[in-house]
Amino acid sequence: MKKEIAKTYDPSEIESRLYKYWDENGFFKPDEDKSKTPFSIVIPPPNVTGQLHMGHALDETLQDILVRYKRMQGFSTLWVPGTDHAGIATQIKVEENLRVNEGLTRYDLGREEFLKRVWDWKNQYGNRIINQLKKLGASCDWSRERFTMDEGCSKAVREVFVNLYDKGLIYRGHRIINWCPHCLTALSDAEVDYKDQPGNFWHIKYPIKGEDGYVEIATTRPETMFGDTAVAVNPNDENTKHLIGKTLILPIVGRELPVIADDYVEIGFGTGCVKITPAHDPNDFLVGQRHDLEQIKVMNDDATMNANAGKYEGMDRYECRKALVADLEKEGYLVKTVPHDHNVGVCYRCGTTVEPLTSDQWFVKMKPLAEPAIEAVDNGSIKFIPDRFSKNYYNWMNNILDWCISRQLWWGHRIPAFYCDACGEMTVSKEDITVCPKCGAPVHQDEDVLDTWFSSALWPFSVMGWPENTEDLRRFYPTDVLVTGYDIITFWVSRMIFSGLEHMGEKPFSTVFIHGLVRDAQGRKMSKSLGNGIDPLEIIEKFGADALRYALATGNSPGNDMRFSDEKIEAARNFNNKIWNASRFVLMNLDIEEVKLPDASDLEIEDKWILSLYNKTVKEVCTNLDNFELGIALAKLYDFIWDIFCDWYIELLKPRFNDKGSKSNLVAQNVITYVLSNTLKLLHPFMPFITEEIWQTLPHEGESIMVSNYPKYNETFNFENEELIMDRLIASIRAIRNRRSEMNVPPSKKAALFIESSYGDTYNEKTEAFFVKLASASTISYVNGYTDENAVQIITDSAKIYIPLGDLVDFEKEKERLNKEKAKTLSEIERIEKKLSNEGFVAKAPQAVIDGEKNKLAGYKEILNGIESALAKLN
RNA sequence: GGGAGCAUAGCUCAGCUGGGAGAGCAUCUGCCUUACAAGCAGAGGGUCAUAGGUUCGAGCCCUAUUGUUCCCACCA
Repeated sequence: MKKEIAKTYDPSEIESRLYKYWDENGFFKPDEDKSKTPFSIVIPPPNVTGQLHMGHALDETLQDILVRYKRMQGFSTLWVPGTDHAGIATQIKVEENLRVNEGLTRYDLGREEFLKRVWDWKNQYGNRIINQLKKLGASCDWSRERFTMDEGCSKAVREVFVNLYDKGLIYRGHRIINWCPHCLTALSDAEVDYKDQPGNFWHIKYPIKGEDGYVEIATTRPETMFGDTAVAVNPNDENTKHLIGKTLILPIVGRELPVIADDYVEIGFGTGCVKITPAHDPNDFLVGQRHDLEQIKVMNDDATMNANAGKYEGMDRYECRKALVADLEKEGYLVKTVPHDHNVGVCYRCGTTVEPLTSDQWFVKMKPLAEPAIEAVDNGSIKFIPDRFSKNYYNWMNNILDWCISRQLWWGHRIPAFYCDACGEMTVSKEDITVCPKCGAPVHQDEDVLDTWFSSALWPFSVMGWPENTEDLRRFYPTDVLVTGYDIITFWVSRMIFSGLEHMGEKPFSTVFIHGLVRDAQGRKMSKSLGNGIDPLEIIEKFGADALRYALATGNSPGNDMRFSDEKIEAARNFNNKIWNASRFVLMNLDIEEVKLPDASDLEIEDKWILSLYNKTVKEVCTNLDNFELGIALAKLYDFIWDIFCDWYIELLKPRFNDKGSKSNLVAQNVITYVLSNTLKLLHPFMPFITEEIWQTLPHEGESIMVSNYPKYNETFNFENEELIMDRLIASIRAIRNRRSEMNVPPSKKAALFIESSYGDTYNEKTEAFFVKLASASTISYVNGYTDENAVQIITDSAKIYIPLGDLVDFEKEKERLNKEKAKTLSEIERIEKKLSNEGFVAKAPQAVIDGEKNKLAGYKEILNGIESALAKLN
């Protein structure tokens, strides 16, 4: 019974139907068979309120390719999906929403009510991105979906916090931090963007106590002078070292400042004297620590001046700057104002200039955690692909500073520290407590929440149920591969590594597979402000998920950015169409119910040839996939399917398909179906939907291609001799087509072929059909010498072929062409002979290379002979 | 300032451990050949950024230079 598939490929109907089928049959879940080797991946959790963008699409596509490949190879495969609560990003979104729709701030609602709103928002939009992942075909185990703020993950966070605290690796410290006066939150270094802004150096006189002179100080931020507690000079600076130990008077304020010596001051930059404001500058803070200086805060959290600024109290920092500079000038302290562009830190969310402030914050002591994390990469236990990213990793880990983990946000894991006002005791606890364990008085919990990365750092084991000792944890931890972009190696990858090593005693993953960014057609980053983002969902709707996946995976090499363009997606769509139509053709010619690969003795030459090439493809694709060369693997499949299978094998089989009922026809049916359905398997990890749809229509065993066995290299499919013969035939067919095309002979004009060749295994009755079908031959004769002057002469390395096209031939042109070919051949011969007569080459090159050159030489000599005798005939 | 990447056909990019330069798109020519015109058959097009070096042999390895992109740190 003949099966048919629709004439046009309709991805949307097929994709939703198949995804449902896979899901309902539990194919996404790991095989329960305990004898199978586990393979696991955890998803880099996208922001819970986010929308799928091209970066996700690429990330998930690469993961799905690996997961589907391993699953088909017989691993018990688990891909854990989930989402991240994304502290700042989500909170800002909800606040924005609140402001626009209700004109309220989070303070108007209060903490509890506000958090309720965030959870509402999360519940409303959290599934959006998950559903979008499904549209891509992601084969995650949805029954294991996690969220960084769900109960289990929260438990893991608390466990880790308390453990680290007990080990002395978490501490509370008075530190300088980046503060956003708009968001009213501390920002991690990574959350600060730097922007060039025009500004000034204000040169200010600081009078020397007891002397007439003054010291000139240049500053870009005069308003911080109320917090000055010293002036520093470099002890090796001849121009300024005499000042060390003297006392200066702070203008306007009148406070006394010591002149101290510190290497931090760069000789030759500015005036050589630096005012030190420990409470408002990170470097000054460090200088202050070295010299035990007082910290004087001069601003409030919203960047207005506080009481330490005297009469400027209450002014905004910039207002104050203006007024202060005016006053300094009036009183003669201002020497000059020099324009100076400088880089200022701005909040990555709202763009407000950040204010370095001292504040009570929680920190993770990084040095002891970094050491084993460096070691794990050093000794190869964790591998980066491509390897160069380990350099980035080392660079960061070796220069690591303590990690500020507290955030002045409401949305996130609240810090499990409880304070007792009565006795002053602080308790860090895994469980919520209401009374002080020491004095029994009521306690209140720390207001701050943890940095989002604190919970993401635990992701590889928190999703598997840690701190419980679960079966998943025992079976699937450590995971095998982590797939992510290079942009979060430091924030996330490195933190997962030290967290896994510290809390699990084992690395979180063996391989970190890094990909680049997806850029637009002009190579720009896709961004909202540019409006150049391409929506993967629109692409899926228009071209199908398989086309999107193909476009993202092909030509993509690890760690490198890629451009996404209309041309690329169109090429992908065309490839889909090609596969679809080739399969349609096969189905049209199929009347077998099941596939049985015929005995080798029944196979015809082209059958052996296609099996041989298919087999090579299997080997290469597997090797590429094992080495994470996904783009290369896909390109090889593309070439095999389009150039070999469609353009040659299908065409070669057409005569046999017309010969209904013959044995040859039956063999052809079996071979082509075997090759097609196995090629679909090879392709399935990349393009899951179209391959499943076709595979289901072809004779097959099993419920789904996604749980079928991935093809394996098979020695018995190596037919080297048939490959050689087919190479010769293809070369000859191409040479004929080429010549006919040059002479503008249309395919409809059939012509007799006279073949002179010593390769009886190549040119014989069997292969005549190829020339008839593919080289517009009418009849084929085998000759030993040919004298018709009206023939075009075609020389290949296996035959001389004569085509009597007398009325169409310009013999002068023919001669010219043959002479050109002769010259080319001669130069090739010369080149190879020179190489072979090079003693160094013969002595040192591998034998295989030398043999290869010799074979080529023989081929060229054969061609040369042919050309010469052809020329002789023309003369 | 520290670190890394990239520079190959008109465009976008592959090129795995060094062994006669590839793909897609674009261009040109000829084909509605009964799977596919989203297709078929053919063609043109490259001193592999520059200069040295290692090697029998370099797109690939080493050094320098130029251009370009990114990451980290920071500019009192």
